[in-house]
Amino acid sequence: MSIHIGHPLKLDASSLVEAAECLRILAHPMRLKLLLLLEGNRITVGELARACELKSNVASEHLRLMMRCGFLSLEKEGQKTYYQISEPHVFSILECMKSRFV
Amino acid sequence: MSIHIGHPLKLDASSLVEAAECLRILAHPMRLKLLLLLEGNRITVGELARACELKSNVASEHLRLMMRCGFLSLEKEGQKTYYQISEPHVFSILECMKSRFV
DNA sequence: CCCAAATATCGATATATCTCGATATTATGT
DNA sequence: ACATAATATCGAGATATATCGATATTTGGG
Repeated sequence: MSIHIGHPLKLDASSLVEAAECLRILAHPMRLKLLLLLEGNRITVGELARACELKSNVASEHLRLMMRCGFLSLEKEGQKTYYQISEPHVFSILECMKSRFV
Repeated sequence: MSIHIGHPLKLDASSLVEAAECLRILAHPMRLKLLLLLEGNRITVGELARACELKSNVASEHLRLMMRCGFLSLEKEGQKTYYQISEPHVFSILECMKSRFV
């Protein structure tokens, strides 16, 4: 759920490129699913892989991509790696998507 | 500017695919720029192409993609085609991007 | 130390997307 | 009808992304 305020702000060329890269990372059904699972939770690679019926290496790669653009952060505990959403704007975008597609 | 409300809603598999397709359309620097120009305005292909330093066929293709997923609508007037944003959620996403990247 | 579990990385193939010139379509003016 | 302007579409080559198996890496237990 979002509110349009209507700033006349412009993004410069390099910000546009960066914004597009972030959107491209989001633009994958499985990554969206992972983010929805992570919404408010802190989950291991294995649990995410099981929930999404993915091999763990595939899940791991998706998570790594989302780490690289700052959407996620991780905490290692023993052999396990817990991922969580670290970028508040991700929540906003997920809300946009949910209000548009449900 | 967006507000996270925290619905526990889930998107089903086909909605995830559709959402990802929409995000993929947005995930291009030039298309983002076009949308920012169109925010609140109704602009011809030629004007958009000039503003973005694009050949008009390239601008036209970007606009067609954004038409196909329902972000834009057009109105033909003589030889000219005016485009405008027709999907309110586009505004929300643009606000997310601006608050994240400015 | 050795093995097994959990995660991460690599490499090759397949698939999709971008770009750009060429061509087509549509509308206007003469 | 013809020429021109404004858009739109097509097709091919270049680039980027996805997928998946194989292989590393890291950690804990015995």
